[in-house]
Amino acid sequence: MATSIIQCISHSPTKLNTETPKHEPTSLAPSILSLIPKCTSLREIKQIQAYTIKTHLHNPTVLTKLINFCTSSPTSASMDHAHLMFDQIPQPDIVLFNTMARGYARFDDPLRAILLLSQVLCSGLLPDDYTFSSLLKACARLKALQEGKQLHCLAVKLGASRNMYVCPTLINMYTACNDMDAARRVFDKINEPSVVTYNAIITSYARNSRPNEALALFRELQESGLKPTDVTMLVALSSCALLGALDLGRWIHEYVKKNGFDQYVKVNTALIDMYAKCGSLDDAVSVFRDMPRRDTQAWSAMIVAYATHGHGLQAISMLEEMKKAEVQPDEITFLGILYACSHNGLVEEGYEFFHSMTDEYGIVPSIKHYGCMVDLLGRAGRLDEAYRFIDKLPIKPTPILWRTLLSSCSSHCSVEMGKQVIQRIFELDDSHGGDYVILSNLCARYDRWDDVNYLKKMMVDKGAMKVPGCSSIEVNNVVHEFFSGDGVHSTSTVLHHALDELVKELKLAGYVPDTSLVFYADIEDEEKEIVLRYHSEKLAIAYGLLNTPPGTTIRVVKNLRVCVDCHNAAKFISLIFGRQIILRDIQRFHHFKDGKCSCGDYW
DNA sequence: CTAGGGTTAG
Repeated sequence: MATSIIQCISHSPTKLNTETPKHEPTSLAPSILSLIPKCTSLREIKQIQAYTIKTHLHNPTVLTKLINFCTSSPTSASMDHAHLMFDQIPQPDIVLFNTMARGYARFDDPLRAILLLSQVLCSGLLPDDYTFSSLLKACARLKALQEGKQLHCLAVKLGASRNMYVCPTLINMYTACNDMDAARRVFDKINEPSVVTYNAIITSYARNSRPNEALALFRELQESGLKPTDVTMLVALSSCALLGALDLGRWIHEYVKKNGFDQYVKVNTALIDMYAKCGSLDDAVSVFRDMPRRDTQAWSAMIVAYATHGHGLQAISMLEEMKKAEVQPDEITFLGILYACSHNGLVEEGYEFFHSMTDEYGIVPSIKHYGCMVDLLGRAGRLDEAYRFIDKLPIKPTPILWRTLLSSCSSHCSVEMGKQVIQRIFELDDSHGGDYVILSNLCARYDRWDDVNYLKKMMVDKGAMKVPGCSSIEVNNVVHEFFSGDGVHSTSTVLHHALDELVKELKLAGYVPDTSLVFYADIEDEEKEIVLRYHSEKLAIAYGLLNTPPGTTIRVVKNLRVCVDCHNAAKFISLIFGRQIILRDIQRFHHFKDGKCSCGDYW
């Protein structure tokens, strides 16, 4: 195709230039216009443009078509060129403005897209639905809430705010700017939302980690009689993944198959992720195996799935398979690989992959890749090396990066390094309650009560908040949530009693509660044990034991890292009750079976 | 010239 266009131009009789009278310049335009959509590169566009200049066919119609090409899948070069051409047009109409705005919004410079609005208004033109959807998209990319609101007001004035194309972009803009309530208000004002509008609001809830509300709207969408689309499936599945709702996820999988959505690569990728995050690696693998075609994202999802379930070597062999299948790994693929290395103690391999990522694939490491490297070194106990690694980074470290190292100091019992690291964290952010708790628990282990009390006081002074531990379990399609020390759940008395009995049995089998972890220094050991006993993950597991048939796998999701004592207790429970327990915490999966955990206690 | 989108360290 590329050559045919170039040939077409170069074989055109250039004499035409002189022979064709200047007063009839548009006669050749139609054939030129039909050539433009066939172009495959900016170079061809420039050739056509050069040709039209030579032949005096260089008019606004041709320019508009050329600009349209440049902005449809824009790069910075093509946008520069589009801009140049745009400036040559004396009185651009609204369509042309919209075309430019689309290009800026999609790629080059969302700020310029927004600036176009004043140009539109100065030209005496009225923005239409196209204008609003492009500009709102730009605001979403820039997280420019103020500008977004102004556009919203203007759209209301011009009666465009309920337009079927404007409405989803409005919701999307507010979501991107973290104004969930405004997004909801837009949705509520619509009399008959389209599927796309539903998809936008469902996505909004899923992105804000409110999967229950997302799924409620998914049900509302189905009841409204609208037909869900592939995008609906994607967001519904990602909500299930957030919740760890395996039964609902399976139901959606059936729906996907029945309605032919399983032909979409992205839907299958969402299924892989859902199954992996709901603790069923086997189902994730089987979806992956059945896929007729797999793109980078599908491979990455599978690699991340293996890695988070503790199968680091499988994850790495997937990368080899991926290369054989000639699918390019991207930054997320390598994130999964580095994650796999760090969770499996593969330090040298981790370094190798990190280097091949930059050298062979030209991927610029992001803060997340550096995070994996810090974790890789820290988990392996190479704390000094990790510290120096952070200090030498070409980018400014985030508190999270130091926090990663702090966790390693805790698991490798280095109080000194821990104190040094927390100083670095406090320079950036001293409002994160978890940091105080980690270091304080570490100090308590070594009976350094002065440090413990100092940290406690400082935490109160700074008003730093601890995130309460929360674990959930799905039983008969209902997700039950438990908070640490929970006394308000409807079955709490029965449950607490059962938990007391459970702990007695565990103790007989050799379980010893590890009270050194309890943050409060000034309470008695007996009291500490009770605090420990009602940790959310123990409550959820006990609930599962009580309310599911013997032998069933217990699947629990926790919002923080699992605590050492609960991890230990879960091992005993899996042994004594012959139950598999699959516990998802904030960073990985723990499969407990026959008294052992899949993480190999490497965390 | 139009909308909504899966995989992402701790």
